[in-house]
Amino acid sequence: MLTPEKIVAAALDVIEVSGDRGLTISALAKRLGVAPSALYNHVSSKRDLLILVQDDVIERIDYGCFETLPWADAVRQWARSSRDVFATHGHLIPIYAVIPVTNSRAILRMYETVAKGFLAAGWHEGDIVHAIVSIESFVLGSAMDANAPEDMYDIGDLSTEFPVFSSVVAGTREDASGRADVAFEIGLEGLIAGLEVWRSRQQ
Amino acid sequence: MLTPEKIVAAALDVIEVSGDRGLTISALAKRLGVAPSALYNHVSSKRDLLILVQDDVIERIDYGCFETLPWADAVRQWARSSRDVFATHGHLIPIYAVIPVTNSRAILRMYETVAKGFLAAGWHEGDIVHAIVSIESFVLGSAMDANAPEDMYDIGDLSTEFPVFSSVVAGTREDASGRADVAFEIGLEGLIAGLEVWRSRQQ
DNA sequence: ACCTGAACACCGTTCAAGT
DNA sequence: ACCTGAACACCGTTCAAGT
Repeated sequence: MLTPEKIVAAALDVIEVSGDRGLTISALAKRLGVAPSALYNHVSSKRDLLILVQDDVIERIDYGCFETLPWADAVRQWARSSRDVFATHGHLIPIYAVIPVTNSRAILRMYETVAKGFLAAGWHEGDIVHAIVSIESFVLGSAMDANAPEDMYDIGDLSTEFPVFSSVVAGTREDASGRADVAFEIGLEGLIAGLEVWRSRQQ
Repeated sequence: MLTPEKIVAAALDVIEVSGDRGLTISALAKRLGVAPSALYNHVSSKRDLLILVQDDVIERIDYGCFETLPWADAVRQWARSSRDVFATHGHLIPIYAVIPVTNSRAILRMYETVAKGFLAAGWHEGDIVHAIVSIESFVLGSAMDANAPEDMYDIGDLSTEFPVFSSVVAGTREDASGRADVAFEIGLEGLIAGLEVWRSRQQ
């Protein structure tokens, strides 16, 4: 007998073996030893399936830090964790970005804790959603960037045609963690600092 | 006779009429009055087609501001323009985020100008790519958010279960431009200010 | 060189038929 | 209530055949 739990577990297996794009209804059915049409007794559409998967995946994000750490540290840890989770589940990004929160208790649990953290740090109620959304926008964009090839900005033959950018790319500071990680950390520190400045101006 | 220009123009027509998801090979072929297979004489894959479309769309982004405005103003204008363009062409986001820049002269032209602007503002060569990527990550994430429903954060029946977030949503400051725009502007100002602070610490 | 038309291997989804 | 098997309307893509 199929259950939501088994379906989600199998879906995650399929993703782990075949990647994001390998998660199809028939691949999932095969993994479960069942006909594709059988799935529609438990799930009304593929979008519905992805929401189930998402609910499971969201729970791997570390947001408990908002109950233990100061605001900036909590934001940093939450953002890093979110970005990691979405980088390994890029297919969920387009859904997560536009799904009404009512559809997912997992998301609401997260936001409940995050919102408390913002309030405890002295944020005005009216600004919190906007601040959260801006952080998440950066996180989701960065998660996509994390899947870009390491040499994404290598210019090849066209370096004489674009000398300035070419030289900037050649001189790009790197460290062991890789280009995307450096960009993420720089942007994250900037955003956190900037939000803190912005907040203090709001008083 | 089909030409790349005609194909791109027709693709943009199809998108305008049928939306992002309406751009299929057969829809495009029908619009051009040609068999679907004919397109493969001019384009090697759908991905290839989307790169052609992207090249056209990138040129609508305003990056000339880097030649006329101070750094912070130029970044602000460039980011706003980019976000608008990608919000109306969301299907290009997953490609743009991971495509090696060598594949697109339009992108390289943009980066050439942007890089010059950063250098003129005194940025170190080694930091520029990272700063650009962080801005673009925020822009792409925000472009996805711009397509979210306006009531994305309305909680409905579950407000007693998540009282804090519920109250935060209810108290969210809004103005005529809408939720996503406010979040974008707040994050953008934060990111710009934060990058400026971060840069001055690098000296 | 470029286009047609048929074919292929896939999608997600529906639905009558069985148990 | 749940599953099967056949069918449907779509994808992107290939390729022999025509001009």
